[in-house]
Amino acid sequence: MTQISSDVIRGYNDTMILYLLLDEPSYGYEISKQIKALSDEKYCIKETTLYSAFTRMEKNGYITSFDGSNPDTGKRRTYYRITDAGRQYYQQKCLEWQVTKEVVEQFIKKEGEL
Amino acid sequence: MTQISSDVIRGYNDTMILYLLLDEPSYGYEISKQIKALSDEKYCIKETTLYSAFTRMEKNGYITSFDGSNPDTGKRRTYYRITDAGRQYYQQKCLEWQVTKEVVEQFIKKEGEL
DNA sequence: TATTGATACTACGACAGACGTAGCAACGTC
DNA sequence: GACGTTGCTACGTCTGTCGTAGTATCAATA
Repeated sequence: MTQISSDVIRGYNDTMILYLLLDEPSYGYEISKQIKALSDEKYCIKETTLYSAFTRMEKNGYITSFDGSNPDTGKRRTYYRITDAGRQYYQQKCLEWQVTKEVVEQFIKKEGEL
Repeated sequence: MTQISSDVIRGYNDTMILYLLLDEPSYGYEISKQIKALSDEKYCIKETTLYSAFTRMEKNGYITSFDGSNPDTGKRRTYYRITDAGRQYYQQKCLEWQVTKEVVEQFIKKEGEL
């Protein structure tokens, strides 16, 4: 199974995380699971990468955090919610992706051409 | 005009350069022109990025350099030629790109969906 | 009951690629 | 003779990724 090295995706980790926050707030562990599942196990974001993305995006105003810990059990959990600025950023990255894809493909040979 | 930020392309700069070396040796200035042209002006690789890529790829054995200076005028020019290892690496990156593209697109909404 | 595995996160430091700035040198042209 | 193009090097900074490690709760299992 081809595993994707993250340097390839660099620049789209934030986008992927925001995508998973579009409909409802979520938290680190779940997002990492969802990325793995949605990518068909081809991409597993590293914990440190994920949490540092949260920090960065919160600082940039793309997400806000709130406490979702269980007061009974004492289990910690930090949820993140996408902001309007985050939605805008996400949309912009989606448009950018279309351009990027076209550009990169100018330099890529398909299997038949190799 | 949407200009691509290079963090997006990070991980594919080497691939783009190798693509332009597939058929014949070339040198820095020409490659930078070709990238700009082939990308329809949407991506301009920075000089420092380009030349450090050359150094790195030569160290990795993906390209070799030879002197193409003009002995009459004294004008310097360093050509680079792709190696077999470089071709192999390029092919591998092409396959990887197909996977990467599919993965990223799981997290991207098209214009109609936004 | 002790250990392991899953859940949920933080801290710290290293590394690599991109890039800003600067400089050098030859040439053409205006 | 100043400017733009060609062609390249040196140096240092920044950012995102990631390795390593540590903390804490809970469920299952041996």
